[in-house]
Amino acid sequence: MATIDDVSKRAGVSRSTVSRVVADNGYVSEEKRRAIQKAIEELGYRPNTLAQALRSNRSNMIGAVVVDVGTPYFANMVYGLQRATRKAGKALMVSSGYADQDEEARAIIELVDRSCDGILLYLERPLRADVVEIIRAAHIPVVMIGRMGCEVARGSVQLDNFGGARDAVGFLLDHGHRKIVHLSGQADFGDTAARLEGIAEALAAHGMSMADIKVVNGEFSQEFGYSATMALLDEGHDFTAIFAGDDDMAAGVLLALRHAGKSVPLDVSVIGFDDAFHARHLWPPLTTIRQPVDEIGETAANLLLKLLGEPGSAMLQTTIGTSLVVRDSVGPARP
Amino acid sequence: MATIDDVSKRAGVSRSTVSRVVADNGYVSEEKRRAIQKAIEELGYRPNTLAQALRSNRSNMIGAVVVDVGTPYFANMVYGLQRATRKAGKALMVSSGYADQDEEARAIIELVDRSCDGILLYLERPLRADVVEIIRAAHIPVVMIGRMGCEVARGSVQLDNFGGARDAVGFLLDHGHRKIVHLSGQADFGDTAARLEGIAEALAAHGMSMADIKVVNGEFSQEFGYSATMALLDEGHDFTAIFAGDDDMAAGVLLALRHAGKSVPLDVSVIGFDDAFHARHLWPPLTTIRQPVDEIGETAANLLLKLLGEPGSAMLQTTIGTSLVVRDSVGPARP
DNA sequence: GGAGTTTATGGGATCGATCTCACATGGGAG
DNA sequence: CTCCCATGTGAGATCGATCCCATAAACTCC
Repeated sequence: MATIDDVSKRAGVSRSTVSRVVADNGYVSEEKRRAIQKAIEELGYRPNTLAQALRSNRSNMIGAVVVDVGTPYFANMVYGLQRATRKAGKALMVSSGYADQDEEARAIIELVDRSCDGILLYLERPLRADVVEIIRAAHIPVVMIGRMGCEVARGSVQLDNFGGARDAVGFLLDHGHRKIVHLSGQADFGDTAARLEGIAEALAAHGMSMADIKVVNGEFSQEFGYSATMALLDEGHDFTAIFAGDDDMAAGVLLALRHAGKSVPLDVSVIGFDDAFHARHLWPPLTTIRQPVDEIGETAANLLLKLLGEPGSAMLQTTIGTSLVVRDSVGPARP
Repeated sequence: MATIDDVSKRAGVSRSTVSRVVADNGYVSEEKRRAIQKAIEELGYRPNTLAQALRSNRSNMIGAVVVDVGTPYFANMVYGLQRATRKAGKALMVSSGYADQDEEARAIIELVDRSCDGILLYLERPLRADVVEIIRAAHIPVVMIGRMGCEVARGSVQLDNFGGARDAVGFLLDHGHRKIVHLSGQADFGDTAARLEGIAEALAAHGMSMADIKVVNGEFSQEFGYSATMALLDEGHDFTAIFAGDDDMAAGVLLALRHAGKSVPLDVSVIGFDDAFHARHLWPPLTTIRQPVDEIGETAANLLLKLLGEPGSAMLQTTIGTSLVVRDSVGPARP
């Protein structure tokens, strides 16, 4: 690998002058500039990123830790992150904690130690105190994605859970449904509260209240969707529509209804949340609330990049809107 | 951030001695070792990875470029990569070319410039010559995933497409199917040839030949699966089973059959390939050939790590086996 | 008791860049 | 004619580690 010294010798100038040409700053005569560029070309010189980063204290690298990169949801988010960071000419380094706090801490510290210029985090739990301290000591700006806050965060991007839930229930109400069940995620999950408010708003707009909807708390999984639906049917609960907290649940709901001999959407309408990868493959194709996951990632990355540009700026916060994706799982309420 | 000099001063020793303790090599007296460890603890010292890498020419970082990280398939592969690299105490840096040759080249060169110790590649096309040259000049070992070869590759991991296709068709034959259609991927795609051989083997085992199966060439997409199936039905082609080249195609096949009023598996059996994320969510749940994608990634990463350990070793090659996942889309052939 | 080896430690060059500072030149203003 | 500022260039310190080499003490072996 050619170094900056090789270039300087070949062009008959000093290291400093080559550096000026490469970084495009300071004064350089047109004549030497051309000679240097010629030498760079001929040697195929590319600056050593490590040395640059060590000396200048800027690595041009953004770090990200998400719960689990192996998942379509986060893969999609990473896609958004990469789109933004690449456009800005920065590299991206992603890793995951896989729901293990030690792994997660290790992954984040790794990013700090590799001198990332900034860090993006999508976590399920608050950050461990020692990790917070390490990030703070390194003066690395952090942007949080999702509802989970963090003391060192300088920015945050989150989904409009309120609006999404309001639209979902609103859509069911507009189709004449009055006996609605909502399968909700973990009660302590940050998003859940916002969604309940959204549901309340939709109901209020139709002169109803939370008393008019049945909420079942569980977890975001197909299994829960299935078992909860079966339980409702078994106890003879009367409902015409189900709003599932996410599309995994919705998949379980659809399966349970099929096994129970119920037709969707003739007997029961189902609406999901996320527009996950498999939503279109379910039968019937699932009507759902779309979360623009890649856009969330892109927005978060851009926010971080902005933070890097203007160090002293205030806390930045952005909310990303959802949209309704109409497929075939919602129909008019049966009389 | 505390540096090695801070530690050495606090412990009253030289930089060299601290380095020896941290790297755990060379001679250090027990007394000083303890003093140094105490100082490290108190200062919260963690070595600067950049400086280490610059000086020692080993970054402890593995790079990977796959076609598209945003996709569930590759996300799953990255999961496998991360499992292996993390276990080995190395960091992983992943990026994608998104089917753009320039992007892809940029991504790979970026990894080279960041001094990755080794590189993993899953590409759709042969590597551009200038990129090959850059990798060669940097003496970085490369492991290729998938069938696509590459001159600088020191190792390769690929799927047993032959066995997978043989098992798929064998399974259909075992269920009495004799009128089988195979929807194949791009003819120039490396895997396709191996699969055709596998199909031939399965047929031969039942005293049949390639003349007894209809092969339709197209592309790996739901749209093609749909249109190809529709075309077959329209032209009145007589078949009892379809072997789709991947699960996306299979999704299209199922949809077309449903729209045509055919029942699966009563009228037509369908088998896919990949066991993609959505295979279980299709209706009926898809019987398919499982590709252990994460295992492929893990194996490739381990192979690269092995290569890093023994620099002079020969070309390493591994084939990963498939397995049959039986769900509900294949049944006995109708008479 | 001297030669050779093992153990222990520090000094200083080095990796490949950036960046400050010193210095030189030339032209325009006063 | 001097002063100042814009332009142009290079020397050398520096980032934070690794690692080779010099040195010295302690120990082993004839």
